[in-house]
Amino acid sequence: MSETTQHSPAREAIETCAVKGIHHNLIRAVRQAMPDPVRLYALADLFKLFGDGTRIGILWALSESEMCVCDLCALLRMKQPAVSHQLKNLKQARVIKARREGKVIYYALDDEHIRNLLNLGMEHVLEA
Amino acid sequence: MSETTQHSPAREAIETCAVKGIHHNLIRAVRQAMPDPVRLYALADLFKLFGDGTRIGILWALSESEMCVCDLCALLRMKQPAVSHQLKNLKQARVIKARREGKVIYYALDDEHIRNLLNLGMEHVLEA
DNA sequence: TACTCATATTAATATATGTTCATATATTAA
DNA sequence: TTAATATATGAACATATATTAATATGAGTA
Repeated sequence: MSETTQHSPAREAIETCAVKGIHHNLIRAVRQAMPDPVRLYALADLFKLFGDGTRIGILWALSESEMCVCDLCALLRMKQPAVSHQLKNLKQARVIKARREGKVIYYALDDEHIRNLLNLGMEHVLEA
Repeated sequence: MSETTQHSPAREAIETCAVKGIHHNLIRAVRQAMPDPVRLYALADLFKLFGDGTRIGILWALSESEMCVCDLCALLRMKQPAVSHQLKNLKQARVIKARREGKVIYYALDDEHIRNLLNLGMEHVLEA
């Protein structure tokens, strides 16, 4: 759904920055290769969810095993509403999924991507 | 590698949460499998850097090619101090690295982990 | 030396985010 | 239906984070 980019790229003045870009061809090429802003922001939002101590704890725990809310509370020594809030955030973004069994709701990672992201990130942390 | 489970699990009181954990053995096992808090927080901090529209733009741009600050400004249509500020954050965390050539400083992703994280995250975003 | 340009830093304000408390909903059992 | 339990939600507060403008630094060059 992107707008047409008919106007000559070479023409486009770059005035938005005090310092003007040096490598105009490079800038043009990279701009074309970039995902559209909507997707980039969606990606940032995904990572934002991983970027919090509470949620990363929840996610890592769930990467070991599915768990119910009160187990997570006990494991992470957190108040139940705090856990539920973050579970809601994670679920909205399809990072985790829920399964009800009577009164108890079990949460689990939504798919293997999530586990891979966690592991890949930890690799970087550990080798630093 | 689990500790002896001699003492009755039912005995251990979990009082940190209003709601008491149900699956005590699970909680104990997962707690042992969790990375220590310092590493978990380091991991959250890493992801936090990815979780911002400005920085993800910078990172994705750098995943296409190394670039100097003023190119990034032009590409992302941002003010130079804003770009420099985020570059500093990213560099401190060893997510990107800098290389000077005369007056110009070129930035690039620090290693392949970073590119992999970006791609893996985008996969998840795209399939949603 | 002094001058210029690319980049860095500081301090201020604005905005976003997480946590808590109180309360609401949903399910099961009696 | 009522009581009990597991989980969810809403609003208020505190804190963290991003953004901006003004200014500083520091490498190259005349």
